[in-house]
Amino acid sequence: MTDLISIYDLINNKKLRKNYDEMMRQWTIPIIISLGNREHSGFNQIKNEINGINSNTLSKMLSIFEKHDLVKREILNTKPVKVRYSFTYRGREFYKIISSLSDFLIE
Amino acid sequence: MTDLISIYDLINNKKLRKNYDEMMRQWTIPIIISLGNREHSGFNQIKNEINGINSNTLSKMLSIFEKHDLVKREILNTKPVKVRYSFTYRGREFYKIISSLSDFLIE
DNA sequence: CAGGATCCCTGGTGATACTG
DNA sequence: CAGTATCACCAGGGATCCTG
Repeated sequence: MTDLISIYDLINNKKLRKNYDEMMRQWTIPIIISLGNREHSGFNQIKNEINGINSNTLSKMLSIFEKHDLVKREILNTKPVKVRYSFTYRGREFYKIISSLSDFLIE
Repeated sequence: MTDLISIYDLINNKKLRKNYDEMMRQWTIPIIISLGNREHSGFNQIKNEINGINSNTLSKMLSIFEKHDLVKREILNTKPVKVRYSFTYRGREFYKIISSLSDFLIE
């Protein structure tokens, strides 16, 4: 009984729904895999690795990932300014899930 | 080098993209969790368990899951006709991934 | 009960241009 | 290099009605 209730709550959980809608977008997999490809990534490094994504979308997605504590953003005082993105601990956990999802989807 | 190439190919893999777009929709998680809740599910059983989904969308998603060999559809010769949905082996594998994704997203 | 057929709408994404 | 600002489009999903 309590089990049924908790399943029902899981199915209709609003936070789950909201996080899913924000994080699981069209470009999520490419971006996360690209980030997992090296320790630190520059904005254009990611952009150039993903066919067809545009700056606007990549920028928005990186902000979302940062907001959800998946990605860390560091600004280096160089000329021109360099920005590098890397995973947080939580981001690495997410990367693992995305990896297994990718493996599954690619068959 | 060959490793870099395969990562690049993974990031831009068209089949992965296509399968993701078809399967990872707004209602995917609720439906998959609902299906994982019991051995066989009826259409309205799923529908009633998920707040806010409508027949149209549920029907389309179940067809997609069936097409991707995640869900098995059985028609029982009763009156009125009963239809029951259950996971294939592949569907169970998908369910595991969706479960860990849900656990992650719900924090 | 288990959907199919229509019509409609909104938000995610694309294209383009611009900045320090 | 690393973005932001607009504008516009289209497909996923919602509402409603209908059938065997």
